[in-house]
Amino acid sequence: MDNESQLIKQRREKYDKLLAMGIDPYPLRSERTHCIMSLWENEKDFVEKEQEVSVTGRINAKRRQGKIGFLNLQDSTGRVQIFVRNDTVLDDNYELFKLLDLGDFLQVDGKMIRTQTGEYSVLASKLTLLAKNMRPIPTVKEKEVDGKIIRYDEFSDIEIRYRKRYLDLLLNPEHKKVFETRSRIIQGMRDYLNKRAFLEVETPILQPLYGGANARPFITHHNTLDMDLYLRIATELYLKRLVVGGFERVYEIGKNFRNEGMDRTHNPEFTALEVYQAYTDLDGMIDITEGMISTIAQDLFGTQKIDFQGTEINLERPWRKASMLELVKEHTGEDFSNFDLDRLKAFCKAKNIEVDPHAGPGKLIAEIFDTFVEDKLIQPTFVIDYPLEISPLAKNHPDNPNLVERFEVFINGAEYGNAFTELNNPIEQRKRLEHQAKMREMGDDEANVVDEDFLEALDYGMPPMGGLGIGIDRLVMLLTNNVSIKEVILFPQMKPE
RNA sequence: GGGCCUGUAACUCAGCGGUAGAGUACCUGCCUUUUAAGCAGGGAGUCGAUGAUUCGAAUUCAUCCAGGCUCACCA
Repeated sequence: MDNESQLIKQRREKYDKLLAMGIDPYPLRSERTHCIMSLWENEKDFVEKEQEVSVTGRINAKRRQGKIGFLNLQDSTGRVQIFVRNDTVLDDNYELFKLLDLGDFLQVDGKMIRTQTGEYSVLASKLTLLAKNMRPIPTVKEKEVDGKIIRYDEFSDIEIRYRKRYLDLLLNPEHKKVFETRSRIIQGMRDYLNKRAFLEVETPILQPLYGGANARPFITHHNTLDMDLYLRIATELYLKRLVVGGFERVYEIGKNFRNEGMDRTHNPEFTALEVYQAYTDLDGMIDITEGMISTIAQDLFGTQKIDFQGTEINLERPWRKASMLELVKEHTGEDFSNFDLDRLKAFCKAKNIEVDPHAGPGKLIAEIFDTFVEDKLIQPTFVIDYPLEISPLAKNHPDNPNLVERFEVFINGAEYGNAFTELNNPIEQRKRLEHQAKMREMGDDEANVVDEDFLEALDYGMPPMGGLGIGIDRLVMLLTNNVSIKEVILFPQMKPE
């Protein structure tokens, strides 16, 4: 018998013993009068008034000492010590106490007292087992020194932390906090948009065609319809249909799926916010991006200057705006504003930038930007005036036929958002998508496909508008100071065991 | 996909050619104010997997599996 099954067998024997004692290890109900945090709001008062309290939680430490014993009881709000004496608990409760394991859920009725060493504790008069632990939880012991928690035998194996996230959350409370922050960030987005009359909507994840981004999709199959469907790579084209339909301000927060590589900034499914607002343009999207993110930071931290891996990031508005060509010039000394393909090719070759032989000047400029500029943009920067060639859904720049009204926003060298003044001319849109299809035929398997249904919707008329996408996982990484996307996704994709 | 590193008890780790170890957790005993409780005793492992070398492999070598970092690819 291996060690694990031995430990489990021991729990099983305790379970049988409990049954023999007439104790239900998994009773129907529990009762509590106080969450543990509320005991600490005025612990002296509880002691003076000898108030009866009833608390519930999980046992995470047990110290027996002859005919007395101590437990640490933890609920989601805090931790309190339970003091058990064989002469103050009811009947067979001390026998129950002896059978309790770390990980058991327990209800404790009693009064708050102060022990000889000065610790406020609940002196138990009655113990009620709420749920028996049948598989030992890994051991982690903690000691507080000068307000700092020193942890012994920390549960730190990264793989097991991701695969058995419940143990990670249980044993590493600071990781639990990351997901609480994540929830508050998403709530902050909803609050910000709802206050501005945006409507939250849901569009299909299963789509007969995919679009709205350059990416390879996941394919699945519907049996009854006997057809392949794609998991969406973006919500863009459906949200635009809704603006055609008269919803002037819509947003969606949801998962996108991209069948591409995985690394510390890419998970195959990731959460994005997309926002569409009629009768505004790129400037409106800049306003939302800056306003929303700086507001969220302020609400979370009380400041807009945050630390990310030792670098101070200042999220105070306004953020820098600079055109892609300007930035390329700033970081390479080269001016490519004439879109001279031969010069671009020569430059890429000289700098060892690998390029697709079909790439036009716009794509090359973007490649050069990625290589020389992107990771230098530490403080929030809106990079504007993108090449039309790589922006099939954005409206033409008024002054330059090679450019469109688009920005991507960069912080700490990574992209956090992407926005356009949205292309609403159906003739132009068809031309762009057909060009994409041509690129596809030439081997670009990330190029867009022609979505006739979307083009038909545009024919009916779509108002001028701005649209914005923000990668939520990466924003959470930024605001929780994490460098791996797996730390901010509860159940990140893992290879099978 | 390339490079580097890691995989030993439930957890954290040591051992790096000669009988598988420690602390915690678990079990037994003692202990009526402990808090990483303590003391004494005990049980617990296919040393990631498969091959090879060797009298002998957790240890050396090869391959594979899983993970991390990093580069490439990718938004």
